[in-house]
Parts: sequence; structure tokens; C-alpha cells
Amino acid sequence: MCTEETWDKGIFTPYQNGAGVVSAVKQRCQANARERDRTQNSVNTAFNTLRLLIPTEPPDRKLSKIEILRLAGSYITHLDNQLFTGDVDQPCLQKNDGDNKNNSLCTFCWSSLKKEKNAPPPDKNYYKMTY
DNA sequence: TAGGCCATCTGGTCCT
DNA sequence: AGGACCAGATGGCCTA
Repeated sequence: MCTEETWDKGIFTPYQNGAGVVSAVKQRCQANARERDRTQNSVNTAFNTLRLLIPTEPPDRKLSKIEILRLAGSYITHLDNQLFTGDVDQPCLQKNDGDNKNNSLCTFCWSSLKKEKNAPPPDKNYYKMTY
């Protein structure tokens, strides 16, 4: 990998067709390093911070980045519902997709319900339908 | 083994 | 000119 370290130690040795080319490659290496840092420190930290705000079951469930974004949206909608009704004790019901016409408890409501009543976890399909 | 996810590289664009 | 940001490409890893 082309990094400041590998460059400085001579580990990363690109084609050397003159000082200008070498300089350009080093600039590219530095740009790559900046982009890595930005992705790791800025973007990933933001995803991790956002992840901590989303209740899931189990709480330490691994979420992909796209899941974090989708669930964050769902959670905002959920909170908006509660704000609109003005009753945080009133669980919001969601209509399942597909052929199943039964209403089910919103996962976020279930998560808070579980804390109070120690309810058993819903199955995998439940998450699929309501997240 | 195919598909999903992720890190990394890269070139383009915009801003200071 | 140099850096930040972004989107597309690519290759590796993991899981069903």
C-alpha cells in the first residue's frame, strides 16, 4: 500500500521516469493517505456514532452501513410518531409488507417494551418486516 | 460459489 | 496550488 511510511522507507517504489513523475506519484500517495484518514476517522466515526443511537435487538447486533442509514430513517419516523401522538407509552403499530396483513408492533416500540416487561425476542422475519 | 459488504485507490470538481 | 469531498472501480473477506 502506498503510504507516507512505505514511501519514506522506500518500500513503495513506483516507476521512476524522472523527478516530475516521482513527485506526482508521491502527491497521489499523500492524497490516498488523506482519503483513508477521512474515511476512517470522519465517515466511519459518524456511522459508529449514528449506530449507537439506534436501538436494536440484540443491542450489539452488527449493522451494515446501509442498514444504519435505513434504520436511522425508520427510527426518526418512529420518534416522530410518538411526538405526534404525544404518548410515548402508546406503541405505534406498523402494517407488514407482502401478503401478511396483520399489524405488528414497531421494532423500536418492542425494544422499549422489552426493557419494561422482559418480552421474548421476535424471530428473524419480524425484523425484516418491521425495520 | 455467488452475492453482500467493505477498504482502498483514483480522477474529477470545488473551495480556500 | 493544494486540500477536501465525492463517486466509480476494484479486489478481498465473509456468509448463506
